[in-house]
Amino acid sequence: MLTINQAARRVGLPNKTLRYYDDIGLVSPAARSPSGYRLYDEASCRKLAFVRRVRQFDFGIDETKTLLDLYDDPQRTSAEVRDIAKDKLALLDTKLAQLRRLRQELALLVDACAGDRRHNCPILDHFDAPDPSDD
Amino acid sequence: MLTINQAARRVGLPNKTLRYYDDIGLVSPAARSPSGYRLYDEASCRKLAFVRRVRQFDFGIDETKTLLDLYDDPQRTSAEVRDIAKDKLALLDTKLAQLRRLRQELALLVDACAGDRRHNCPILDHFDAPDPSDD
DNA sequence: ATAAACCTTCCAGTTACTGGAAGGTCAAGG
DNA sequence: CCTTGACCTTCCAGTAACTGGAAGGTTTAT
Repeated sequence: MLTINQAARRVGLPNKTLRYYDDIGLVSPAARSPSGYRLYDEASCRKLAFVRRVRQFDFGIDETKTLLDLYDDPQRTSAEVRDIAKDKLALLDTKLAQLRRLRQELALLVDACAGDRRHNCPILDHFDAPDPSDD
Repeated sequence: MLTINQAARRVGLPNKTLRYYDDIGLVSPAARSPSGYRLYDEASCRKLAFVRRVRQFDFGIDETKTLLDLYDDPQRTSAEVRDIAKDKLALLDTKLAQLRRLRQELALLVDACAGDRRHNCPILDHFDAPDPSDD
């Protein structure tokens, strides 16, 4: 059985995060010591690692909870999991497209800007101009 | 002089956001009516629109404030603005690269998953496996 | 015995708003 | 003049997912 800091080091998360996950009922320690210390076993550590990896994929806590429940449930079908993953994929694509547009525009502005001691600045001019995408 | 809702409609931001910007001292109305209504003039509306456009570029409020100060300052040089924009661009590139990797991995998982009534699921298996990117 | 290094809980703060309650103001209609 | 409805005000709480810190108990080592 590992104490909170040992478990935290093991799974690569801050101990504060482990307490938080316990608080919200996402992953709780396997037991408590007589003095109230959180004690994590193999299974709870594996769940923590699972959560960490899911979170790295930008799933929210709610989605992570769903995934964790499915992970715990030997009766779940692969379709249930795949649907969640597909939704997330679509969302990621939207976000990526937005960011790409943003990057593109900003890069153009940086290129257009002399970046010297002059007071004229195309970047600020751009932000000041009326937004063509407005209705 | 426009009341808060008129100004909000004009610049395309919720009125709550205008109050918030006033509260944090980002953009304040030009005046208050005798009864305390916020009144926005041309200049304050232009600032709001400027802020909106900067925010669309994913600049934080603090960065927006800096940009707004530069926008207000006729003595600022284009180099000051460009440096901020370049930093942001680098940050955007990092974020984009991360998201791209994420999307790629998730897409592979979705492809690998049958998505049928079977209990075996490569997505969950992947999240359960030890993280190769760990130290 | 005591100091260092743990652990606990609880409260506040972060970002950039958003929602809602309680109440004041203003223009139009009866 | 009164009311109705659409505004406006302030203030408080909540969001997501933690993070930081204070006050205090526990364990381990010297």
